[in-house]
Parts: sequence; C-alpha cells; structure tokens
Amino acid sequence: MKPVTLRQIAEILNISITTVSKALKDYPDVSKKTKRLVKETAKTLNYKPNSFAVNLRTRESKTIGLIIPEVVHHFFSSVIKGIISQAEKNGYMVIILQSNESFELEKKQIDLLLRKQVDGILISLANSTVRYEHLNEVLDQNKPIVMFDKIAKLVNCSKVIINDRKAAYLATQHLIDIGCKRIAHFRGPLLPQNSIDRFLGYKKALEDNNLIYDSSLVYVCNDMSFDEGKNFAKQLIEEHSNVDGLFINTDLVAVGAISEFNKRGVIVPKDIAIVGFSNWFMSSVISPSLTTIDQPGYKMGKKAFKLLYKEIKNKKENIEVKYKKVELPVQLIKRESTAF
Amino acid sequence: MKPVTLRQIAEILNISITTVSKALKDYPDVSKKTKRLVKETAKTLNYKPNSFAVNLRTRESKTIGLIIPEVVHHFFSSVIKGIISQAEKNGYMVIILQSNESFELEKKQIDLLLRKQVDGILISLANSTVRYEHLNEVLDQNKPIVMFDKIAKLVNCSKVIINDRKAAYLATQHLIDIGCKRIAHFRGPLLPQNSIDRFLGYKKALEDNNLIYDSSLVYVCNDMSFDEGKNFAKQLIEEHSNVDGLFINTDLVAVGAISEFNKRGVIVPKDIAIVGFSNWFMSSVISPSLTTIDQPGYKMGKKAFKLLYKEIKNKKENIEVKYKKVELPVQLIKRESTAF
DNA sequence: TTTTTTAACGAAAACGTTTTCGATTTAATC
DNA sequence: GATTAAATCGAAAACGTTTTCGTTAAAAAA
Repeated sequence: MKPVTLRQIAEILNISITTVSKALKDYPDVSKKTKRLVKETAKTLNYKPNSFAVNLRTRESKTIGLIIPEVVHHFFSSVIKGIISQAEKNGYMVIILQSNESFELEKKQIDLLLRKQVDGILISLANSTVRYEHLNEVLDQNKPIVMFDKIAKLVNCSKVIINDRKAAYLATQHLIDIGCKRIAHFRGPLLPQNSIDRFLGYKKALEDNNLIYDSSLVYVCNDMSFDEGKNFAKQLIEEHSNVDGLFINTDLVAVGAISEFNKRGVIVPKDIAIVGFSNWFMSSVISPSLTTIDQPGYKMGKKAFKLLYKEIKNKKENIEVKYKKVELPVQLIKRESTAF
Repeated sequence: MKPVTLRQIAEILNISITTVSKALKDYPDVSKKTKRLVKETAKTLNYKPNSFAVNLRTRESKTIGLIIPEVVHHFFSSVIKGIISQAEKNGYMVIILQSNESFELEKKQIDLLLRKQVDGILISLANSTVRYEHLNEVLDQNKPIVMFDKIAKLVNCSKVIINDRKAAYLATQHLIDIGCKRIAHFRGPLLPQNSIDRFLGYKKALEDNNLIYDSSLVYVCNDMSFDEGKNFAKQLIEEHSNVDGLFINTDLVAVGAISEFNKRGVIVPKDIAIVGFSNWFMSSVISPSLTTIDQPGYKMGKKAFKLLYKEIKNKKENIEVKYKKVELPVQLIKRESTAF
C-alpha cells in the first residue's frame, strides 16, 4: 500500500541504497549488471522517486509560479498556454495564482510562492502595483523573476514586452492613412505603463501627421469592460459628432463601442473607423469585424519561460545572469472596422 | 544569504530546535515567554519554513493538479478561476496541465502529477479518452480524484457535471416554443458523453413534441471550431433550405454559423433561429446575439475543488469518503437569435 | 520531608533522497 | 609476486522539519 522506496529495492537485491540510487541515475561506478537488475525491479515495483525528498535534497522543485491579474481573459489565457507548454518541454510545472489587479493580493501571492520555494516566478503586474518591495524581495532571495506585458521598469530583472507605444502609433497611423482627420482615443487607466505608452503612441502619430491633439477626445477607461465601451461610445457621439476615427486601448472595450454604435445607427467604419488592441478572438467574429493590434500572448508566454529557465539554470551553475529585455513584434490586423 | 532555519533560531536563543518548532506552532508545552521570544526572532530574521522539509515530513504538499483539455477556452478559463480561488481560500495551490484533447498526453500528465505527489487531482477528460487505467492508478494510490464536465461514468470517484441531456432538451424546447418546426443540430464528436447527451436531449425534445427526427439534419462537428460552424452552415442551407431552427453543441461553432448566415443573407432568427451552448462571452456581443445555455464554469470549478478538498481531509483523518455526483443547474439565456 | 503532579524543555528518530569519500575487489602493469 | 590502476560498491552525512517520548525542575499535595 505504501509507496516503494529505494530502501525496498535495495533490500530485495541485497545491495545498498546508494547503489540503487546511482544505478537509477546511470552513475558510471555501477556495473551494467546491477543497473539492469535495479532498473528491472524498479519497474516491476512501479517505483516513483519521492519528489519531496528529492526537492529537499536538491533544493529545487522543478516548479515555477505564475501570477497574472486575471485568468478569464483571452490574452492571459494565451500567455498561460505558452508558459505551460514551454515549461512542460523542460520538465517544469506551473502554479498559477491570480492578483485580481490588486496590489495587496499580488504581494500575498509572491509571499506564498516564496514559501512554496518555487524555482522562479513569472509575473504580469496588477494595474494598482506602484511599489516594488515584494518584487525586490524575490530578487534578494536570489530567485529569478521575469516580468511580462505589464512590467515595472525600475525593477532589475528580465522582461518580455511589446512596444506599446509603437503599436499604438501603428494603429493610429492606419486610421490616418485611411483618411481619418479627427481621431479619438479610449485609453486605459492612468497607472499602468501600457496604457500610458499606448496613449503616447496615439498622440505621437497625430503630431507626426500634423493633426491637432485634442485632450477632450481622450476618454479614460477604468475597468476596461464591455459596458465602459458602450458608455463612452454614447458619450463620444453626443460630445463630438465630428469624430471619424477611434483608437481603443483594448478589444473588449472596442467591441462594446461597436455594439453601441451599431445600436445607434452610427455606421462603422463609414461614420467612424475603429482600431482595437490585443486581437481577442471575438474581434474577428463580431460585425463589423474589428481591426486591431495582434498581441502575441502565446509567444510571450513561451519567451518569458525560456528566459526564466535560463536564469534558473545559470544560477545553479553559478554563471552570471544577464537580464534581458525582449521586445516581441506586433502586427496590425486589418478588418472591416477600418475598411471602406 | 542562505535561508533561515529552525536551527539558527534555536542557536540564537540557546534552546533546542524542537522547542522552536513547537513554539511556532503554538504547542501547549512551551511557555508563553519562549513562544514570544521565538516568534519575535523568527519575524526579524524573516524565517520561512522550508516547504520541502515540511512536505517530506507531513507527506503532503498542499498542492493539487488540474488537467484540462485546453487552456484558451472561455469555459475552462472560468473553471480554472473557480478552482484557483477556492483552493486559495483553503491554502492550496494549483498546478495546471493541458491534455490538448489527447489521451496519450493525458496519461502522461497524470503520471507527472503522481510523481509530483500532489494531494489530489481535478480533471476534465480529453475527448479521445476511452480507457481509464491511468485514472484508476490514481485511485489505486489512494489519491483523491474528482472529475468535472467531461467525466467517465465508469470510474468510481466524485463528479461535478451539468445535465447535458436536460440542457439540450431545454434548448430545443425553446426553439419549438417559438414556433420552429424543422430543427437541425450541429452535434459534437461521437465520443465524449457530453455531445451524445446533448444530441439525445435534442432528439427527445423533438419526439415529445411530435416532431419528426430526421438524422440527415444532424451534422457531426469534430474540432468544434468557428470554421466548422461556417462550413456546416453553408452545407445546411444548401441541403435543407426548409430548416427553421438550429441547436448547436457549442457557442463557438454557433458563432461561426451565424457569421456564415449573415454573409449569405440568411436572416437569424427570422429564417432560422439558433441556440448555442456554454454562454461564451462573445455570444452576448455578436450580432444577432446568441441564445444559449449558460454553463456555470466558475461554480463548477469551485464545487469540484470543494469535493476534492473534503476527500483529502477525510482521507487524512481516516474517515470513509463517499463519492458524490453533483449536478449543477443550467439556465437558458434568451437573446436575439431566437427573438422575433 | 517525601511524594505526586504539572510545566517546560530536549534528544532522537524519522521522512527518502543525493553525493562524497573511502573501502574492497579485480585486472593490468612491472 | 609486487605494485598500480581500474572497477564496483557502501557507509554516512546531509537536507530541515515534525513528533514521540523521556527528562528535569518547580509547584502542589501528602
């Protein structure tokens, strides 16, 4: 009933535990014959090494922690998938925790993971995170941490991001290219760098094209929801009937806006052209389908794990680790919401 | 640099490791004074118990494994969220693995989790899973396993499901109630019980309402994709122009179908009314919005964890565990695709 | 004073591995 | 045959905790 141990195999074969252990790990100082014997009995007894003991001895768990703001989210789902599949290839498992966009919760989750002694941590910060002691504590404990998408510039670690500013520029430029003259922006919350950067990209594109930047055309979303998209869309057509282009921080909000425009008889893209951000799946299936920036979640997850894995390995072998900042390319997906 | 241990605290205070351990765990045979002293120094040294050692000693990891067919999926995301949040409340962490709907991979993941010595396993089976040795191995090792949504009736363990047959009946009845006379069905693959049950519910509803069941109106989806929805929609109007109702196994396919109908000028719901299944978020935002069955993923995740937790606890305390089969209620969400 | 009870502490074993280093045996070399 | 080299094995420590059981000292009861 109890699980098989090295000791049992040793007793059966009348050899030492040491030799059994070595045989299973193909140490050179064990004869072929004993190796064969040991492996055979291990197999028949269905021996599985006690991972708790192995962890304790080797001081590693082959497990990493992942903290994300929200699980039910197309982009983060893709990231999770990327991380899990890459981790599996390297024999790692992933523990997922949610911060729910709360700084306090994020701190707690970090602490939990440190107690759990994961080998490393991947994190995308909560919007409300403005202090970084908890992240630095991880680094103090000499544990690798890699940040992705929502990062803290001031924390000294590897990062995987997209260039939000450039992407937003691309999006806005596209609106300008198709002839929009008065372009509004539904931006994200004031805090996270991403929405700031997207806003700056939008602004820069206007300026580079000699279009006037009008701050009253910028609406600040807080919870980035479908309903917020609807509400601001309504507000926009009431306050600025002459707007002909709209760049929105996130597809979900954009879909809300489109829905509201449809309802009110505002024709997208004829009356107002729209570009979203992230390329959620639904953006391709709504009507009109939404032009957007493809944010490569799956790739980002893969890359983030790869960086973390390398850091874990290097630390183990006492090789100096160099922090990298990887910028993944984005792509403009043109669809009906900007097609004439 | 090295993490603080009980030994260090003991040496500082000139007491034994035993007493330190006991003090931290509030054993009654430690004086208030020593307790205070120990806790203070533990705090100032930022002591964190070595979880590897604790695991080895207590033979539990406070970690469970979760195997799902696909991470990037609205329903499963919700389940994940439900599981994680409930697990957190009880001090558990969740390792997530993907089976990618592959039986072989599922077997491998189970083995990985057993080696990892998780305290229990939650699983939603892959479509291709038809043999259950791997699941029984878990039970043989006396480890709790709880299945949800895609279950195996023949495996003796707790389960959390919805009544797919009843739900499908509900959906079909709704189509009949609004006046549909000739109702088609895009069903799921032949294997998993869910799609069989949904098909049976559809059929039963027809029979109970004296409508003829016509097998040529049933189309079998294999990969349950958006494109499959489009393709079968096209095929349907070519082969059966007189169909006025359509019940589809999954929202994603339904959205594909709607998209195709829209493109071809088939008016939903006037020409053909549609009911989907699962209530993916996008179903509420497409046009026309999709009537569907709400599948309570979040609740299902919570419930599944609760059952698993109880089994873990009971096993530890040698209380006999009774396997439960919990059936969560579903709800018909009426939207435009069936509204006249 | 002696005995019993209670409070407070600690020694030691155990959990199952990994790995160092020394011991033994056998084969190779002189 | 003596010496060295190579091959094979095992003893033992270590990882850091938990828990049983015994010990000591102080307080209470006799």
